[in-house]
Amino acid sequence: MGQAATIKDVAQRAGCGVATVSRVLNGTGPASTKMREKVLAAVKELDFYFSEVGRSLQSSTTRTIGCVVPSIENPVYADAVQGAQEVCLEAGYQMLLICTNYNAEMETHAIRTLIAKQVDGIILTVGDVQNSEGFEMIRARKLPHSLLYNTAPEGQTSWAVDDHAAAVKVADVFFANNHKHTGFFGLDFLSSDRARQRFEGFAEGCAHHKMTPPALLEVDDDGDDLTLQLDAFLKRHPNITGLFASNDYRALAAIRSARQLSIDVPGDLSIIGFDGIKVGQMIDPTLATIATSPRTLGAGASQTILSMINGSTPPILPHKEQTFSFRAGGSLMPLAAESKDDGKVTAFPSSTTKPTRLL
Amino acid sequence: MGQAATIKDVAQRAGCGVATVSRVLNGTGPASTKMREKVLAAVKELDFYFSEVGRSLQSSTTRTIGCVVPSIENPVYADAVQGAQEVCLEAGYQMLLICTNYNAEMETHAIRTLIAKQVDGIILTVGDVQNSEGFEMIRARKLPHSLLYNTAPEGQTSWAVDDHAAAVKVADVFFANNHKHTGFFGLDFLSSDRARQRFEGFAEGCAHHKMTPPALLEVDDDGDDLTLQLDAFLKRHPNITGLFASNDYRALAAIRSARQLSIDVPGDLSIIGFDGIKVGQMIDPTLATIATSPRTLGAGASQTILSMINGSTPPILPHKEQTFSFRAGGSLMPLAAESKDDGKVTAFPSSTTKPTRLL
DNA sequence: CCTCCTAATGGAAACGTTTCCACCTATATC
DNA sequence: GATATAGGTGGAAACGTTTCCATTAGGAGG
Repeated sequence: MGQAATIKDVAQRAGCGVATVSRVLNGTGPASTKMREKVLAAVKELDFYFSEVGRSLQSSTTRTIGCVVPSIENPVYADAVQGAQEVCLEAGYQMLLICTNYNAEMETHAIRTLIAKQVDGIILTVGDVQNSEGFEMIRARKLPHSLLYNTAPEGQTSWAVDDHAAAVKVADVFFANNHKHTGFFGLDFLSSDRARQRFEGFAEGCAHHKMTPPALLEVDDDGDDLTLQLDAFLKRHPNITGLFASNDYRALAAIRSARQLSIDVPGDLSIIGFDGIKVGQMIDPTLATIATSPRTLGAGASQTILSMINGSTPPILPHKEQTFSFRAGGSLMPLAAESKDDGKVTAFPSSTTKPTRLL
Repeated sequence: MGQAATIKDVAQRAGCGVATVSRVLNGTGPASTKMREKVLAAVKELDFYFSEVGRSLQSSTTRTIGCVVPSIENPVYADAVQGAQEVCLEAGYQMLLICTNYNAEMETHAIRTLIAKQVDGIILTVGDVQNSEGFEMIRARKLPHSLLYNTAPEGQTSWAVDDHAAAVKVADVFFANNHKHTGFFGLDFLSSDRARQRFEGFAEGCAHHKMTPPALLEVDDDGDDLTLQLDAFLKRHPNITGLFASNDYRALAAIRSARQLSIDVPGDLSIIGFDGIKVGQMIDPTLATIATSPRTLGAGASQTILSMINGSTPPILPHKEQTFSFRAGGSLMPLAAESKDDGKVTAFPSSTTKPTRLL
């Protein structure tokens, strides 16, 4: 049982030509009952499977799609990848996964590799779409592709959360709850256009409501010294009452650090996260956040690619405002109104903003 | 720019035979400086890449390894996959990922697919090793493989946490903290040999310390009615003071439900989880748990496979006790000793049980 | 000038499929 | 009984590589 059996072995054993075997097994073209049986028997005996490699060479199609994401340790991408993978599998495609660790060089290398592997399409999240060598290569080759979590340049299809609009929404929420002085807590600003857009949207939203521009707390590490940095930050900006974290993990870390500093969340400081990861609702206080649906985005990206491949009609992209929804939580508390006093500020029940359907 | 350039196109453009192109580009065999330059120029002009498909057919090797896990929505598997993927990439291999959603049929189908795709090796987590059609197929074909998170049958290599020993350890810890009446909180017992082993180990450990056998709280869903079930469970077993959850998510869910029932954790009920996910340390109280290192396991599995493929020496499997370590946390509180009163029961600083090195 | 050796090169087979085309054999039709 | 027709069938080319082998050219040594 050294090497796997090939179609030739089957043909020999069944006493026919390879063409007949192919026809029988693929159900293409005619075959007598006798031959069919003999072939099937030979297949059984030899435990034969078609080699996809040979097939791919002949059909110049690999039934494989590539997926490039920063890291699946981040549950947002993990969920998206899983969603994408399921759709692929359903359609008989397999997924080649490469994680780039938020590294631009890796991105390029990954995409190069996938092109060499002749994948039929690529789903990708890059650090900066406007400036991505790999993405350019894909476009130049006209390879079916869909961006994931990157807002697309003109004419490109992309399955992404509208970070900008979502961040504006966060500003709206802070405003509606009478928070006037806020901060934005991010990490690694330059390498991700997403973080940038979240900050910009937030700043814009604050400006629109004539709130003070958000103070920026930028750290290089989520680790323990965050507590010190947060402390210094809050001392520098003593009137901050609301903090927008660039993702839920960061929000959780902020809550932990606040606790260590004996700062009450949400009593002294309200916190809003981004992503809507599962654990956000399991902790106390529950995390107010921008809820997104990574699975849906991933699945959508797959469907887009599959439709590009087989020429069917592509799925409709969700409206930008449908890619996220604000989810209330215990980490956000309304502040007593200073001057004006409308009823808005009291409670923020989760039923008010029910999750938007994505598809 | 219809089809991608092939080696023939390059040869034609460079005015030489395909063999020369191959030699130049692969650095195998001699070539004159003149030819080398011409070939390189042609490659640049045509933007040529080797087709891995053609290569695979010729070399009967795909430089691809398959990975089959239940779900990467579970961060334990996500981390393991990522670790495995990194090692593969480093070695110039790519990873084909299939998630089976804890479904035995999917497992078989996934493995069949990977075999047809001619992967050079497979990393896999199955529901039940003793009874896995897919795993049998792999063994029959003598395909390089490594189990991940499944304890291996005789002679098989496997990168897994020793669930049984870890569960015994949990019993030890409960005992050392004077908890005599405990429960085990699991889900979907039958489909996973891992959950089973955790329960058995725990029961065994309890028996060894002459504690009451653990009561079993089995639910079919992590959702909201967990609270009701937990309530009923604790009413049925009023003297339970310690609960061992089959994984950290479950532990978190239990804490949340306890809070809803006004049961103080750890004052009224101590909880220990399993896995050591990141958020366990970000919440309050921090989660006492069995800490594992999924990344390391995944990376190890990859290394094992790579060594099988190229015949180098395989990495040493960690000792069973090195695959996990108990991590203390605020969700576990020592109980006042009833009869005997040794000093053991007071605090349980995390430094006492320092994480074991895995590699 | 002839021979020998080495370096450079190209042709062709092989890898495992699919598919086109040609062939053969019955059976039906005249 | 000859001819058309259809259903079965096998041979061979093609897909893009690598590599063995044969060939050529060119220089060194006699």
